[in-house]
Amino acid sequence: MPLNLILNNLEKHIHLTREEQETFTAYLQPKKVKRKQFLLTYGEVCKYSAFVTSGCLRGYTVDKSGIEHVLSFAPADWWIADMYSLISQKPGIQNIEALEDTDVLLLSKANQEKLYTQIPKFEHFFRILTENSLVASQQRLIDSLSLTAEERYNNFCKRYPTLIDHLPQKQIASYIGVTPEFFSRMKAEMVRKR
Amino acid sequence: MPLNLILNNLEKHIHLTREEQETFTAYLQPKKVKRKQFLLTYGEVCKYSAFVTSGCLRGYTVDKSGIEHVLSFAPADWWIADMYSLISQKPGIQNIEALEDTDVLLLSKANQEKLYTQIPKFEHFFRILTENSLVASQQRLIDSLSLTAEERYNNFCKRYPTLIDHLPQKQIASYIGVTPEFFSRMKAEMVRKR
DNA sequence: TAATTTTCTTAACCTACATCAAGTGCCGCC
DNA sequence: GGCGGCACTTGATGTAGGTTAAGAAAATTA
Repeated sequence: MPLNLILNNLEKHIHLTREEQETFTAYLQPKKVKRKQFLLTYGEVCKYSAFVTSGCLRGYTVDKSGIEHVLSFAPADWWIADMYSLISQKPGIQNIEALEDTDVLLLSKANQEKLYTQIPKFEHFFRILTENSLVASQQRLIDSLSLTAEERYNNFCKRYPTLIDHLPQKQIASYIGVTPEFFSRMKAEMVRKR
Repeated sequence: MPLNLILNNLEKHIHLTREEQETFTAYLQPKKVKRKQFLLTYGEVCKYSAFVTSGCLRGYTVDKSGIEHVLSFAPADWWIADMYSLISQKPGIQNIEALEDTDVLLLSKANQEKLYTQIPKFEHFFRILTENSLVASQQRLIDSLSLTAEERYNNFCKRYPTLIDHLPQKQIASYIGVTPEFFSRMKAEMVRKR
């Protein structure tokens, strides 16, 4: 299992000794999720934070009329979880599905909490990770309140340039908050305009 | 300055010794913000987290067509800041304004970071605070993607029952993401229906 | 209390995006 | 290598909520 990726990811915010690295990696649990399979489904209690080492996941909710809303994409080097469920340990509201064959490293909530007490640097790391997620989430809320679909799409292209090509466009439509039909029309319109 | 409120707020997640309480309170800076005055304005770098001891603040952004979008209300016992700016120390995107005469306790970013190293419990506290904000922000995003204005309004009533009465309704309209005109119509319609 | 500003309401009309429906192209699978 | 399904497109029509405008009511200020 490619531990370098996750250790480098930590290194962005905290520095660990050799020994601490070993404590940490011993807590991880590798797992493979095949395309179209689920790491977590609606109603299940989320027991793990997942770090993607290869492939790509998507987290989404399904509303009462059956429409899917993508909350996040997690390509390699990203963390993902149903935070609501992970924190409260109540049944979750997200499905986390593999868009392609994906490898993840799982860190259980219990182990994560052990890390907080054994190696306080982890509390620091996850505080920063959570802060960054909060800022991203707030920005997305602002965008959804104040931008048109087209502007949101342009933002998406800037922020996730690598995802654009190899993601089915209905997933992008769902992320920016429009139907696949409207998204298709919008793209055609954008080409026409230039 | 009413320190009890903020100490009780901390006590929800961490327990401090008498001495730690004193270290903490020494870092706080009380401030009064009169109705319609600003604690922070667009373009300014956010240097403080603010804890409201009485009154009420609102944080909002203004989009390019001049429309205000309320991101959060902060009545007594709430924390507020422009997280994007506080973290990055870049010019912020929020205005934070007093809806009525308000008392806050300011904790500077520098002092907050001192607390993280001097008393690690604070890192724990703010991690949890941030996690809860993240969940709330995600839920609001989901709501804005999948609920009608009427449903969002009902949610708002449930979540902030105390705010409803003494908040001008255009602020509520802005929070749930509709114009004051539509909000007014919607309310009339809701009365008609029952 | 009067004057002024701000908030709220109501009405006519408008637009971004959704829905429904039908057709085309393509990719994975037996 | 053919076929069943899924992704994408295009068109007609529907709708939630926006815009503009103008007056009524409420709250601040003088």
